[in-house]
Amino acid sequence: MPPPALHNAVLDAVGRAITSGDVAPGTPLTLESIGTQHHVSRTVAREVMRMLEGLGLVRSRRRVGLVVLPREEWNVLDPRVIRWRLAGPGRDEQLRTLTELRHAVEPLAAAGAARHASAAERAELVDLAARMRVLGSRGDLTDFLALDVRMHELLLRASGNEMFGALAVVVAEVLAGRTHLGLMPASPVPEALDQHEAVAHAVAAGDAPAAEAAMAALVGEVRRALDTATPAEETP
Amino acid sequence: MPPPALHNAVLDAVGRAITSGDVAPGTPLTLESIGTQHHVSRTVAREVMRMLEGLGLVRSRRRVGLVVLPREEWNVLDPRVIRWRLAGPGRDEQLRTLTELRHAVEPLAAAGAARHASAAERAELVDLAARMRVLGSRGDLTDFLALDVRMHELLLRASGNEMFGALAVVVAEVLAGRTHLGLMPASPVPEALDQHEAVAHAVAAGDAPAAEAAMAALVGEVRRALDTATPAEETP
DNA sequence: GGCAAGCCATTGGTGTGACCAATTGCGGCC
DNA sequence: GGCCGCAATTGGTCACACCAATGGCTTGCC
Repeated sequence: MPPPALHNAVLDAVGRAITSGDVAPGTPLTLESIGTQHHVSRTVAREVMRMLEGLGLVRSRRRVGLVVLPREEWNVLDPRVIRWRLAGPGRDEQLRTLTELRHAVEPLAAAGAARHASAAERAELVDLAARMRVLGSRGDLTDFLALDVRMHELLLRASGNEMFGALAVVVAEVLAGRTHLGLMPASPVPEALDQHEAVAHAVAAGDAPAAEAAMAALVGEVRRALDTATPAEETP
Repeated sequence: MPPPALHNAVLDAVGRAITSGDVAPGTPLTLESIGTQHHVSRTVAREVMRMLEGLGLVRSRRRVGLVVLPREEWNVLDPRVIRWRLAGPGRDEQLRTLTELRHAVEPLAAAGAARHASAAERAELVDLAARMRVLGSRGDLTDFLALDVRMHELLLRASGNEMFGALAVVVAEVLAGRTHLGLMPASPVPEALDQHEAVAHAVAAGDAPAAEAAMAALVGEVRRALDTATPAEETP
């Protein structure tokens, strides 16, 4: 692995500070302040600024500095932003909105996969579901997570729509976050295992409607689990 | 308006070259080659590189240069990437996949808006739909586009889910691309106007299922129009 | 006393040159 | 022939210098 680059460390620090709310929107930063606070040169501060700008976290304005943008401007679908926010306050809200996005996308993606997946992809899906069942009976969360991520990524990428494929990193981040933050049961509930198998077999059989329904049920289960875990704060 | 920054011009040029396929994945660029080809200093080339890296178009490796990544790694949901690709080859495929994404997301977003939108947002939606009908009877495409974009953006942002809101820029880019590329009828079809009004009124009335259905019909209409315009190239 | 025009400090934008460090590929040595 | 090590290449970082907007402050006029 490449040694952790300097600008990445600074980017992480500043990105976390902004997404966590420690630095309020409207606050003006300057290249010099970033440089001195993190003991880096203007060059590095400048590159960090460009990356933050690309993430929609700041906007650079002459004579003013780097203005922190309101949350509506953030690229909340970028994996880095998701990771930062999952580690900060508002974690529950984050998981709720991302799960709702999954609810919108993954059923259609499963239907697409049932139509477009290659033979190898169909076989791997069935294999993954079977291995998840085996691992699920034990309590190995990290290995189970890897299979879970792989399965959803495979479904999204095999959907025949690269826009869905681009959301694979989002789903992976959500699954990883849910596990690492201790929001997963010690042992997967049997329903989840059943539903994963149902999706895999429907896709393998090329049954798009069944795949869509099975995936909808799966994500719906996750939504319900989140709703009960986190008392809903409705804004009527 | 701020004067077009130098690095943005270079970013645009290189980004277009990569997304259009003129520079194949795996091709190694160097900071120096970028600098000399576009007559900019290493500083600017470096910032361009960081932005391209943020878009997932390249990965920088020492002693190798900037390796162009395969399409699966691209941030295909980033507005800049979308704009570049809509202007290059594969425009039809791009519109198809983005429309399918809209098909997944916008109905759920409309349902969310029916539940969470503020009074002002509901009023603006109804007003927008009415003005679209007025403008639609004439042939003013650019003004109509502005209303169309505003309405979909409003729906996505009022959905109560910021992930949907983040896709507003995507939808705006699609609508703008469809219009600017001459893929819109000279005068909007009456069905589209009806459906926009149906969505607006359902949201205003707080009828989430009706809003979801109306939006599904609207996007479905778009998909059908695209399918007939572009003979489907199925991969059975 | 209020308001408008113009000056000027601040800050990002760009260029230059230097040196460091990782990585790869070649060539020599065993 | 294979392995080890050296060296060239290239991104990573730094320091310095100058340009160009731009927002605030000051000045001067009405």
